[in-house]
Amino acid sequence: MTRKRISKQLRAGRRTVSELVVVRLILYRRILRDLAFSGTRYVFSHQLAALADVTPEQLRRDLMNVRYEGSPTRGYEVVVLEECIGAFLDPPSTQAVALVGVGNLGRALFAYFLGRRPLLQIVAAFDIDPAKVDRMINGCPSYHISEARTVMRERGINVAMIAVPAAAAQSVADTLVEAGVRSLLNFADVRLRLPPDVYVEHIDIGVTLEKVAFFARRPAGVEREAGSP
Amino acid sequence: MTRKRISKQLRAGRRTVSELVVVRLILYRRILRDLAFSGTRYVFSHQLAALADVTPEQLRRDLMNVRYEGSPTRGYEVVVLEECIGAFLDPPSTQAVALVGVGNLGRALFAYFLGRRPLLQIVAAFDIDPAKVDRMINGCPSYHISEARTVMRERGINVAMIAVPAAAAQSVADTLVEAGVRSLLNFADVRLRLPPDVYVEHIDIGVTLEKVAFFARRPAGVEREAGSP
DNA sequence: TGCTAGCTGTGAAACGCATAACAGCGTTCG
DNA sequence: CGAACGCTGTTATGCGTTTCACAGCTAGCA
Ligand SMILES: NC(=O)c1ccc[n+]([C@@H]2O[C@H](COP(=O)([O-])OP(=O)(O)OC[C@H]3O[C@@H](n4cnc5c(N)ncnc54)[C@H](O)[C@@H]3O)[C@@H](O)[C@H]2O)c1
Ligand SMILES: NC(=O)c1ccc[n+]([C@@H]2O[C@H](COP(=O)([O-])OP(=O)(O)OC[C@H]3O[C@@H](n4cnc5c(N)ncnc54)[C@H](O)[C@@H]3O)[C@@H](O)[C@H]2O)c1
Repeated sequence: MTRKRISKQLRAGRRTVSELVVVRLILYRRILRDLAFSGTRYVFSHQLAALADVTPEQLRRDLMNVRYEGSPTRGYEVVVLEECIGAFLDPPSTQAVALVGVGNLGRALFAYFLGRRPLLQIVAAFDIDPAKVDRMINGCPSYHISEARTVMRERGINVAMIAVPAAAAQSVADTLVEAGVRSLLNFADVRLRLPPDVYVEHIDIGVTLEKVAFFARRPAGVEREAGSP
Repeated sequence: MTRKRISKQLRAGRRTVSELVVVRLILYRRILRDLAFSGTRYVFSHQLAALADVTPEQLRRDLMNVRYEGSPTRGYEVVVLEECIGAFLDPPSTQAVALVGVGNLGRALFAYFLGRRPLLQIVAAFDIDPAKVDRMINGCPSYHISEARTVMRERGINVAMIAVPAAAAQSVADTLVEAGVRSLLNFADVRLRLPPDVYVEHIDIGVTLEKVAFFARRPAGVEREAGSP
């Protein structure tokens, strides 16, 4: 097979991409950014794979989804590969995100996303506590949850993070779906029941810590590292 | 095959359990607790499965790892099943956890774990900032990171959460391993490189949000919900 | 200029996990 | 009192992902 071919997979565009592949691509891109920042020009699959903690084959296979090919002698050009992955992951411009629940976790999330990830910005916060609404939090307006529908539609927000107590999470999620949200990141320790066209991701820290604690007392054997994202 | 058999899998004890199974068992147990709290006595596999957002077959298969069998007519006795899962997941008594990095996220984690999960307690915090050490935080002593080795060994802590800036995470992890930690839960957005007998779990919130944002603009098709824990 | 070395891209096999399918059994209802 | 139903435990099947293996290519070097 000649080298100037374009595999069916590639031709198919991003047709069907596994969630796992998406997560790893995001991870690769972040590592590539770091590499570019530190002045690295080229990187081989085995180097990048080591940094991402995957096998080189896995990395190369993942990269088949991206419109870029490395050189057998130099490897991948860091900035070009980063851009190609970016083109694939495709934040069309900047994507607006809402945060519901400005408590301990919510404020920490604000601090975390402040500055980094310019393409993903928290542009609205919601809470039910009168003391926390109608003011600015880290340069972002905070509204009462009852305004969610209006604000979300006006600002075209279709991604939201939920950081409210478990008891309130389902109702908040319903409200957000009503407001037109496409996908959710839920930190509350309840499994949300939502229409199938809404994408939901749970980050369940309690469960994860229990898992970690469980494997702390294993008879020494399982040494897999699992990416939770 | 008679009903009073004990499958090889069961006989083998917890020999080989997939991480995925462990996570789901933890999830089932939490749901069972809620059910017990709300006064439910019996539950069928399809009900519990719906609450956990898995298929009934999956649930029953997972329960094969636990020494308990439900009745075809009543289903599973909630409290008994909860106990059996607990016996399997096996927090021998109470398990001590350390938290490194008392910043925004660290404090939120303190608030979160306070009270709940009595078998999993944060008994020591570490930081490098003099202003944050040598005092009590939520009833838990805070030490300078240089004391980690001593304190961890003295208190027999072998599980730790890392909530320090990415730049410091690897060095902190190395210190903790040196102090005898068995498994880690890392919140910093760097992939840690550690000896293979140390179990590491990454909660990478930035990557996860990017993933969620990515699937917010899908052509409507993928409606899978993936448990990140 | 021909050869070796080492990397990439990718078809094909292997593996693990989830889903489907089935046997046993207690209850219920004809 | 028997038979049909519905649920459990378990075995078998299928699918998606990872791993293996190799062909093609490019530079470097004799
Ligand atoms: N703090 C953590 O580190 C942590 C870790 C894992 C999971 N969580 C989960 O995240 C959630 C929030 O945790 P937290 O520590 O920030 O709690 P918190 O009590 O500090 O904050 C919750 C916030 O949600 C607001 N709220 C309550 N009901 C609401 C509603 N119906 N609509 C809008 N806002 C509402 C409250 O006013 C409050 O500001 C909880 O479900 C918790 O289980 C927290
Ligand atoms: N805040 C969030 O919601 C959030 C979300 C996802 C990930 N994270 C990650 O969690 C980590 C912490 O986030 P944060 O917002 O709490 O940051 P932060 O700056 O508020 O807190 C970091 C803490 O770590 C301490 N620290 C620094 N170097 C240390 C060392 N060598 N040993 C011990 N302690 C040290 C600092 O003194 C500070 O108290 C970061 O890596 C961040 O990327 C945070």
